Amino acid sequence: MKLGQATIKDIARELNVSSSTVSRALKDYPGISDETKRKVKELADKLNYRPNAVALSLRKSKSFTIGVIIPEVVHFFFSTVISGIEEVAFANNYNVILCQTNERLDREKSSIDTMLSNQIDGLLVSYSKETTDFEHFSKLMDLEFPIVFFDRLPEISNAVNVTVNDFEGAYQAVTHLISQGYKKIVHLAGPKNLAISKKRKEGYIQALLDGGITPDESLIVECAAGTEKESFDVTIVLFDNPENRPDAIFAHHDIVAAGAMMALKSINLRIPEDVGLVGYSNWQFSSMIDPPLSTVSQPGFKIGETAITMLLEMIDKKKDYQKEPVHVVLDTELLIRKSSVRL
Amino acid sequence: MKLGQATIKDIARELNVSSSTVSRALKDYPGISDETKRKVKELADKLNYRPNAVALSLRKSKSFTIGVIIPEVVHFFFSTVISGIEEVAFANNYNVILCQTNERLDREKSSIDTMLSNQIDGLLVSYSKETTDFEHFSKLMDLEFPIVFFDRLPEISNAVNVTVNDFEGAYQAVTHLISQGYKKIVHLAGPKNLAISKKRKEGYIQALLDGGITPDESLIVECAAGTEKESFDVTIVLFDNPENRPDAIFAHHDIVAAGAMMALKSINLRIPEDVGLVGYSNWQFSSMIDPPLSTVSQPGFKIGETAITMLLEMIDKKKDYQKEPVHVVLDTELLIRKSSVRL
DNA sequence: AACGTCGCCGCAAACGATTGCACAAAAAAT
DNA sequence: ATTTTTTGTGCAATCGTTTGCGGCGACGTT
Repeated sequence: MKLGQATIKDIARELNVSSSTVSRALKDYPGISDETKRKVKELADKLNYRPNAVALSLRKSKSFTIGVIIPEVVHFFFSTVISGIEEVAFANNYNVILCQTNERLDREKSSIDTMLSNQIDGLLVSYSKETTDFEHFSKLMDLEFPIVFFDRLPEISNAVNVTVNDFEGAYQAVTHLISQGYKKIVHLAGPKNLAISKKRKEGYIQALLDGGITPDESLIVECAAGTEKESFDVTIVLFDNPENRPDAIFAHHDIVAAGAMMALKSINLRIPEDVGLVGYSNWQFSSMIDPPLSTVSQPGFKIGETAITMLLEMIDKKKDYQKEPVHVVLDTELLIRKSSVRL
Repeated sequence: MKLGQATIKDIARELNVSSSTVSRALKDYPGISDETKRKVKELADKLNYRPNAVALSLRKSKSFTIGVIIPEVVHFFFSTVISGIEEVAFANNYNVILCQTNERLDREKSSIDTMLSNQIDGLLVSYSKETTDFEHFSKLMDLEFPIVFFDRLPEISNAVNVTVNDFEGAYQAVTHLISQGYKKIVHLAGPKNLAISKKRKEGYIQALLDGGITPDESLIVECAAGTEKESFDVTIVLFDNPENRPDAIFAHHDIVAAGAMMALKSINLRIPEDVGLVGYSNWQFSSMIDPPLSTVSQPGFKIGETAITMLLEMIDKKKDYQKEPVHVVLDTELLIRKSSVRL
């Protein structure tokens, strides 16, 4: 071995005992004399012995490793989730192996394959935008392989999910806009196939209804790409004509909101006086732009913590969530900043 | 096995051949009849056989896994680095196992321990702020264990490093400000003890000298915390008095720049007309604020790519960088946006 | 007919650790 | 003094895969 890492055999040879004895001595098995235990432990210490986790995995078919599949690490939201996952994993002596799909289904599949061949004990998944067929997940779940989905819900009946209350988050945001006197509220929506987009749209609609405003389909525009440029263009189209102009925007995403903000400024509309604006996800920049952007904050860290905690319970068979599937819904928080306050 | 994953033995049993034959057939070894190969491959396909990577690791003492140690995932810069690492790793069939230290030395050490016992093939490290003694790294390097450091340089003579040219980045930024006619340029500096802060400050000073401006110590203020609030306050103090007011700011960090921007606005100074502003790191928000912030972009993705590429070369013994240590310095890029352009 | 060659394949050890079982020696019970 | 129990340890198989070595039958050559 390159590292010259000491093995049980090394200790055994040196001490003229068998590997079995060393193994047992190290783990304080009964039936090993105190004398032997002492000697073994001393030498192990001296040689800086560390059990070979790979050999252990093979023997026990348990790797103390969990796989995490996310679309993109660079998303602030996902990085906070990872952070939460990492914390709990570390505290429980689990390793985290990471794969980003870049929103591509083929990478999702092949990542899962290599993770499985690495004998991961469980999987934490936020699937890619391309994923519409969930068989590669449900097949595993049928074999009782532990999976917890977060943020994006799969269409699998007995899936274990951790999400955020997107409906409520959107509802609160739009209700807030209404309470500020905005009446004609645009929704820049997310990709149709993502459940979160649907939920946010539903929350938007319900808030309108409860606020006595009739939803208008022409005010709901899908910004599927989620780039600034896209929403910039969309916003220009919506607001360019002074006749019957909308007076607020609820964006499904802060980046989208940022694009909209730039568009509004470019056509000399004031925020929040002329147009109110609320985003989603509380990206790092949202408090720093001018005006600071009101937004719905998702508890990324907590999502990560919750998801892995449940996964570990499944792995340890403490809970069998897949028998009575659980969907944990965490609360969002509406952060009211300047962009939506005009009263 | 929970997953009922087919093994070579299963295939062997089914086909009444030995495991060796199956193994060889799958890898197209010479000396196996085409007929057998065909049958083996067919069955392997049918059973959806995937080699057990753990067994392979044990056998070959090579795990195709590399460990990444970073202070915090949530930093935008680090997440881009990870993204770069992930890409190259994936392309080379390597796995990435991730540990964040949260800037703590004990976690750094224990993470390395568990990674080593997982037989990682190499290590990519950006060490914690608490790390001042590098023996836990140099010990490994003495055993020829492949390590590449990025962003933060250790005090180890034969270390392999990948960093960014902080001096040059600062130099370009300040030279740009001078070329725009700004003459009294403040530097909001980083913590004195970080090498990167020093480099940036040196670049700032050299640019002034080369631009025919005498550096003025009173214009260099340390913003050690790096928060918006801190730089807001500092900026107010510096710019509040109209007499002999500075006319530009070079901030060591975009967040610091953002705080300064808000301060300037709050005292009705126009950017870039009255005050020019350049930040550092190209945070995601910098292009979205108003005015868009000029900044020095650090190629995080490329740092990640470069570091892991070198690491893989070391692992594959193609290069022995540790014999003739290499320090790759990547160029920054000055992104000129509105906040610093008045000509 | 005897021998060499070649194609095709199996045996068994190895990687490092665990563990059921057996076994020897020492201690205790009869 | 013999049997039983206890104490401490070792053997060997196992996890899944690879690989050096050797074997065996079929063929070709003299």
